[in-house]
Amino acid sequence: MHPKLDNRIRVFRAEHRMSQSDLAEAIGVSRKTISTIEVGKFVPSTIIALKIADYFNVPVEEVFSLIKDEEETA
Amino acid sequence: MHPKLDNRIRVFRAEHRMSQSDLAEAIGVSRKTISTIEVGKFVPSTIIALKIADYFNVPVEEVFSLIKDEEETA
DNA sequence: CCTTAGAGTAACCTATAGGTGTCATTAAGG
DNA sequence: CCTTAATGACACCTATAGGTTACTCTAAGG
Repeated sequence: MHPKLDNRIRVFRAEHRMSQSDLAEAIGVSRKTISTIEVGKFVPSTIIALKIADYFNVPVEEVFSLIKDEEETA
Repeated sequence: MHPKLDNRIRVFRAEHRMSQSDLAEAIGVSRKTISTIEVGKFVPSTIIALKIADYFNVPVEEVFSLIKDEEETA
């Protein structure tokens, strides 16, 4: 029903040379939250999306993007 | 703990002259979801935030923004 | 070899997102 | 006046976000 959600968190982490724990601490969530979001296990709340994007100083759209159905099955 | 979330959905709806039902239908959620998000009753998922922003052709940050603690208590 | 850091995952739990339906209120129109 | 559209709000329900703790595995270093 809902499209899937792609994320580039690990890329931004790599650029900033920080671990999942570092980012988790920086934005005030658990490491598990960062890990499971990265792996795509669940869709984060808008607050977390804004915090992550804000932390990396990029728009939300650069971190998270909707995967259209065609792309999903591609 | 988490900052609050501000939204300008009703402003964008006004500009596009559409009702909550119209928007709900357009992005594939219930009217109640739009209504409760607008009123600030809960924080939507990143997927819904992206869909709404995408629908109005603006970045997520123009529709949703974090309310910092100082602003909250102001 | 051992230790440590980084990451994935699993079980478990609680809070809440988001669906349903229904009702009350308001504004606009016949 | 009655009807209809738009919105807010309620009860109720299910799925899942996101927390904790702990285990596993890998890579890097001593």
